[in-house]
Amino acid sequence: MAQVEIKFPDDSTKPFDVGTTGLEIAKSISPRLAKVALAIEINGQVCDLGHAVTQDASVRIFTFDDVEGRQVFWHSCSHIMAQAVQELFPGTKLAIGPSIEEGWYYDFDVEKPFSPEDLGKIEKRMKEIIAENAPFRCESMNRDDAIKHYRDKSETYKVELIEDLKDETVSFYYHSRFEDLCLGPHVPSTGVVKAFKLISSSGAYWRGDEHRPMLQRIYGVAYPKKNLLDDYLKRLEEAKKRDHRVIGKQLELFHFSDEVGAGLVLWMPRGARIRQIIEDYWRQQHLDNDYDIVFTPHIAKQELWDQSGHTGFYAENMYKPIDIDGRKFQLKPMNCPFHMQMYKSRLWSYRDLPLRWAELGTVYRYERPGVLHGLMRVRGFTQDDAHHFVARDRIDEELSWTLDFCIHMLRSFGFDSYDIYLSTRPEKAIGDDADWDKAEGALRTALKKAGLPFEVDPGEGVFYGPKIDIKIKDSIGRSWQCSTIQFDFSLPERFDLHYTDRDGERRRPYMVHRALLGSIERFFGVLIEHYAGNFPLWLAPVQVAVLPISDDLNDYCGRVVKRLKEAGLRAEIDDRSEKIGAKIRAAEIMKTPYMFVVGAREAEADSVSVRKHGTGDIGVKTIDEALASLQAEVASKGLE
RNA sequence: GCCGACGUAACUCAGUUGGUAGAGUAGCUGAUUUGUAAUCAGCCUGUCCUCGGUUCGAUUCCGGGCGUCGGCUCCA
Repeated sequence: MAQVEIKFPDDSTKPFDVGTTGLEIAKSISPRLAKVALAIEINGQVCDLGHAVTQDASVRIFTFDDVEGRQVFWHSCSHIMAQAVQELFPGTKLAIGPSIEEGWYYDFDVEKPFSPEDLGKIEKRMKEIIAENAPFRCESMNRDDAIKHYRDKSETYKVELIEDLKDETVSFYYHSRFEDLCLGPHVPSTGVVKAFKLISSSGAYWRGDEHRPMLQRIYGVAYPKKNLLDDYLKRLEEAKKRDHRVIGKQLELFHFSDEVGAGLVLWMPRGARIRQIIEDYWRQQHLDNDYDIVFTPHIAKQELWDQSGHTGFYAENMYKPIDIDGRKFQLKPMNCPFHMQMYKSRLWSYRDLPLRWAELGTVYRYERPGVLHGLMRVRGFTQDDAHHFVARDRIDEELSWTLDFCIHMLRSFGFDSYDIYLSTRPEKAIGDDADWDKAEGALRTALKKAGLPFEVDPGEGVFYGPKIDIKIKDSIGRSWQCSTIQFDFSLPERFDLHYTDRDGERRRPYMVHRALLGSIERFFGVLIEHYAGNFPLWLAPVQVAVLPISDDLNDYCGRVVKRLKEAGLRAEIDDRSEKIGAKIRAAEIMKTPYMFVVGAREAEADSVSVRKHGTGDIGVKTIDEALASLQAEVASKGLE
């Protein structure tokens, strides 16, 4: 029999008979691998395990440990779920059912939205389908036949999907009594799914377009072993415990009130203290790095926003103007127009540039009710905004510098893992191609120079310029959009900005718009979730709880608090007539980093018994020792 | 905005198949003076989100609004 040569990822090769399937190849490596194999990559293409190899090829076997394997696994689950739904709710039309980062979803067009009980029924039917251990099988169909096939079944979404496909033939996957238009690949059979759970259902627009029908989406997760599902559910629980809305309440950091209005943050004293520390640090860093800090008003004449173009392209996020003496004034959704006006207040020379103006500017934006979310998405927030006015020949180094400064700031707060995106020219854009090319090139160069890996988001730039978005990753791997560095061709043009260059010519400056933390509100929310409320010492609202064991030690403890405060530390005494255990508990619950327990022994020796949050008793220290070590910890910001 | 769920004391939640409500925590008062995550006792707390409708009577049923949650969409 003819043979083919199969090459494995370790570069070893082995001959096989022509027509050998992926599963057989896996078996030849080890029976164990064959048991957990989900798919095979043949010359770069992920295929079913049943796929036969007909020519020399390099292959990789995918299991649940590989992203590709998981995708295949979850995608197969979406088919199983779709079968269950169609059997339980006859007449349901299928839309799409892809795998996602953790699990899958499938969108259905059903008469009535799914209830939680429905999900239970669907799970039950899915278990039956899994128990069948029905094999997945693939068949091709001529494109026109497939369209006719789905027309006859009134599967209008599938018809639309096929109509958008260019290929002459399309593939269908079959298992049990179910068929679905699908590129595949799939797991060998339904039985490989050992544990799954349907997480939630919700509305979702067909193809994400709010002008098209609303479908019902069901999300699910699944694993090849039950303990993996349990782990996932545990992780969900953990994430829930980190929820900044929950912690914000427990630690009395911030508050929302119906009476005040949705999406409007009330910063409670403890949260405000943290904010102040963040802002103080931010200010100092800016002053130390050639920024000037400015302040601008909260409202301005509508004409200013006409000139900036916001009333045109940003109208849907702006509140209605208010009437003042017959003139319309607009609550600000952005700070930029003010900085433009400030730039125009005098003439600038190339010697003055780059000019860097930073402002903690509070802006108000209309957000649709359904999108508000704790501190992460609000209607009034403070941007750590800045605008750089840059001479045309200095743009490369300015962007590079900005990026470095940005990363430096993020690192200071304990974030050293990022997802970075470079967004390029969208279809509708102002400015000429040469400018765009130059700007995109400059951003790209800055990223490369900084050695930061990034992805290009083609066409995702703002109409006024390309941008770099930086998402920070928190301690449990979720990413959050914070920093943005944006090129702006529009505003210097609209406000007719210029500077006098060294040759005496008036030139238009380039403008960079940047936010590092993004919104102080959101950044605070991210910090809370990142640290699960256990703030590093420099940020903790109360750094030390001084706990007298009995009332007669209150005076001594009062003096300890005073000394700590004089040394710049935030300390509080708990002088309630409670037992020490209760005081410790109260401080632990508030996640206070240090507790100084004080009894008669400590008071006599000018010392305290130091207890660390989450760790416990770490021994007796003199006040001076304890103070010095805390000050060192504050200075280090808890970073290595 | 759209789909769905939800809204009871400061917090977490129970309850009323329609007859205006309750537990723990917190708070207050008193007793206790305590050695590393809850001392004991007593007391207080509510337009049961809001506005309408049905009803003899609505916190409960129905509808509008507001808000929250999970998504869609959007974004700092």
